[in-house]
Amino acid sequence: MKELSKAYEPKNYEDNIYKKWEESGLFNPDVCVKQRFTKKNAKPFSIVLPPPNVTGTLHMGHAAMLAIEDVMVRYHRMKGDRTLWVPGTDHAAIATQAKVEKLVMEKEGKTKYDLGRDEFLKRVESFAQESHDTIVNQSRKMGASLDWSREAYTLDEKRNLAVRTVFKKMYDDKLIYRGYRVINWSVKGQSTVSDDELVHVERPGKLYYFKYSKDFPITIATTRPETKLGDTAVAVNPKDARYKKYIGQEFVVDVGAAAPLKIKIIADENIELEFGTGALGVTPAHSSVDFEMYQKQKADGNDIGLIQVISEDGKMTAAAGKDYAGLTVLAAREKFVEYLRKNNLLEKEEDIVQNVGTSDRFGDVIEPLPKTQWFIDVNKPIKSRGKKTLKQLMQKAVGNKKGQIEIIPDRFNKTYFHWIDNLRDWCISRQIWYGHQIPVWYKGEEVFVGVEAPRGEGWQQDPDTLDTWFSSGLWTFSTLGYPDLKASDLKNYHPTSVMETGYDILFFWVARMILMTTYVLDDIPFKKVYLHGLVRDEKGQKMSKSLGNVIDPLDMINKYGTDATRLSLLVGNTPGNDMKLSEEKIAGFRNFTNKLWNISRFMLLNIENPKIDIKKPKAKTLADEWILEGLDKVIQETSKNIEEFNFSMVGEKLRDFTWSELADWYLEIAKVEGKKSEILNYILNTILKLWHPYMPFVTEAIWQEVYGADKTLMVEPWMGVKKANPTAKGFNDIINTITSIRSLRAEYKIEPAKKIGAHVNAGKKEKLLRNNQEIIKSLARLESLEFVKTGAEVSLDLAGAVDVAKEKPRLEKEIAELKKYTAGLENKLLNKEFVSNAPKEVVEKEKGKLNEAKSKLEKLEEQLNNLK
RNA sequence: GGAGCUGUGGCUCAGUGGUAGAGCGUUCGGCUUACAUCCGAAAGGUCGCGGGUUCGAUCCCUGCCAGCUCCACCA
Repeated sequence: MKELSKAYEPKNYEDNIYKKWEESGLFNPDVCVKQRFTKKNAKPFSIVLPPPNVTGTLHMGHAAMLAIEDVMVRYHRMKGDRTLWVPGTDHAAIATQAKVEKLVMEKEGKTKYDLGRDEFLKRVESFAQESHDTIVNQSRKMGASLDWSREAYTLDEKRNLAVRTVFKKMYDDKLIYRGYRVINWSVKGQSTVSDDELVHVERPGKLYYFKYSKDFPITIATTRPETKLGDTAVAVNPKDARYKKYIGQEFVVDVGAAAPLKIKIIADENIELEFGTGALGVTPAHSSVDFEMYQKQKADGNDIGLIQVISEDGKMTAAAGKDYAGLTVLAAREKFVEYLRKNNLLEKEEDIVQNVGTSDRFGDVIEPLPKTQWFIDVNKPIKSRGKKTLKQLMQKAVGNKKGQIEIIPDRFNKTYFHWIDNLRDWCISRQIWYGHQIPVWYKGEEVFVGVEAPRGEGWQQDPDTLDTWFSSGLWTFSTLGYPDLKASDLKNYHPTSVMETGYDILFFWVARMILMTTYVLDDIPFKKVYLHGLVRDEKGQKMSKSLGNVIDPLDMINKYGTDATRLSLLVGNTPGNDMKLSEEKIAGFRNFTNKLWNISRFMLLNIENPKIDIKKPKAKTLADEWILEGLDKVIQETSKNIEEFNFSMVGEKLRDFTWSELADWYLEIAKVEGKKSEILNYILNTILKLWHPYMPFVTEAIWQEVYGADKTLMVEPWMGVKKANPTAKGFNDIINTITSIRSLRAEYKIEPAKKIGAHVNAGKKEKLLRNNQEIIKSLARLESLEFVKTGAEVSLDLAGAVDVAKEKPRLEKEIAELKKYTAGLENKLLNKEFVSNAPKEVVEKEKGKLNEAKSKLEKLEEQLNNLK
């Protein structure tokens, strides 16, 4: 066997190990079955990776996602489950196109129109390909055990077929419709944007109070005077005494628009009496609220009309009048306000803070305007789904009943349901070029919707593309073989076990997957949703290029290794809460990685002939018993906590066991007790397995150094543990004793081999006493103290060197405090209410505490007597 | 305007209905032949503030203060 180097060098191992894993094919569950690492009829465990956008590189958030999912996947694979983790990337329509547009402009000074659709798409595709390659390589660097043979792309052929199939199905069910509506328009992006992609930004604004004309009876208030050129009504609350009398009347006013405006006074209950003047100028073309009023009126047989005064290029239309046509919105606003002022129509200007909707991707202010678009109707009863609407399907899918999706942490249930309650029809068409082109063809008045293009000449496909979340919504099943409903992956792995993703895309994505899956497959897409927090910098700020606070996972991997980087993202945070990450934290875990390496190195020096298959050996000493019990406990806890998504807890407990118990105590004792080959071999194998899901590289590196490069830890079976009664309790007494010796020695600056007083109550059992003596003897030697045995009591009697003057008050103080404490406990146990009301275990625990305190008190009093 | 989260030692965060834990940092002492990416010891907290429930609350309820986040068609 090769001797391990002094320090673990991740770079010497990681890439090779990953390559070996990948070549072994064992990321693929079919191969695991074929090679008999997994039973054919094993329980499935599946995760579909949230596909990163092909807009660049992976950031720490992705790294966290990969680490968390890889932990689950590796754990379940070792446990023997038929484990599948499907990788993929997302074409991220708008985001990718916007990025490439920017790049093309920077590099060539050209717009997408200069290049034309085909040429521009070629640029996007090559950019996407490059991003994809980077992302895939980074995922490998993270050690992610993804089944690359099943890799998918949201815009590849198979996914495109899934998209067309679902579109057609929804169209046939009349869930998808084409409608003329006020939509969110991004002038910069020249496309619609969905409600969810709108980001509301607070801005200082002005509220203008004015009248359309001198003899118009009602003053209205607006933040957007320029749109008033397209007003067709004034809405007031029907309960408003001030305006009641005008309801139903029509006024004709000339404000300089192309034609005089016919303003009808209408009633609407949503108008607030308190805001502004309590009257709202209705602009059906440029406000979705106003548009809804317009539709409502129209349904009631009262067409108030709609005038579009702003066009898609963000400029005023001819309908706005010759003074305004062609002006930008802002210029028109100034001009119109000036007009009002001149004609004494402007009554008041008020500074207010207003919320402006901006486009997340393009960054500009969203212009609501009317346009014919494709929508998904979320309120239409679906025959094949028991007349439930999409909204209802989404509501029914989540909860804590069997067959429902459990969201972790559960507080996001509330967020989810609230979102559904406020959900409106989803605008799915985009005027961008990169994406799934809508499978609709036109020929004159004819419309054809189909999975494949229609036969015959003269058909023109709809130029629009689909919202990127449409294809993402199909992700859990489009990656598993859909639309082939008999596909084995779909049967074997759907619904997936867990969806692990950031809480920031709960609406965008998780909800859409639930919508699509419940509708298309009449099933849930995943059994559980685990939401992780965002990775922030050490100050809690979002990491961003402009702030310059981005920690690049690759840099950290280069500097500290993958395992350390993974641990830093797994330990020290809880689900759904953001985590702050600093380089120091990663460096800390690098130290631990090295510690594990050295622990293994030491153990190997004491293992005669390392074996993979080694059963739990019998304990020969109390120390052995203690560490084996500790190991059993940590095995249990690790399994339980991974299954319950307490990833941080697992790391902490394992680290504590490995470092504080195994390395600091057991291995030290092993040095003096010696002859522990079998036990050490067993412990080594076990902790390497336990750590493998968290630190796949260093554990695999050690494993292969020890057992040969043809072996792999990755598919070694996970351990089960039978519950056992702890018998090595006495060992903790010993630890405490030694600790107090060390402490006293430090306090009194006693050199090794000098005398110092400390006692240990060895307990009552003979066997325990014998064992304790052995260990204490050993540890006394370790501590360079003189070991003295007196009757049934074991003591390390080195009293001579103790400074009585100093020690006496210390002991007295400690005794006094302890007496107070025991008195308190005794009182508590005498309290009938406590004894009868508190759970039995709690009472027992308190009794235990009391006994412990009493014996400690005895010891201290004895020490005090010895001093005297 | 609604909803949610957070507030625990200097920092980052775990945690529990029964007189508080870790890592880092700090101080002191050690190159003890697995590891100085280490070892030993120590200091350091009225668990944001007030009220309630309870035999008992840092943990449950309620109000307040502070920070953060999401949602929303106040024109």
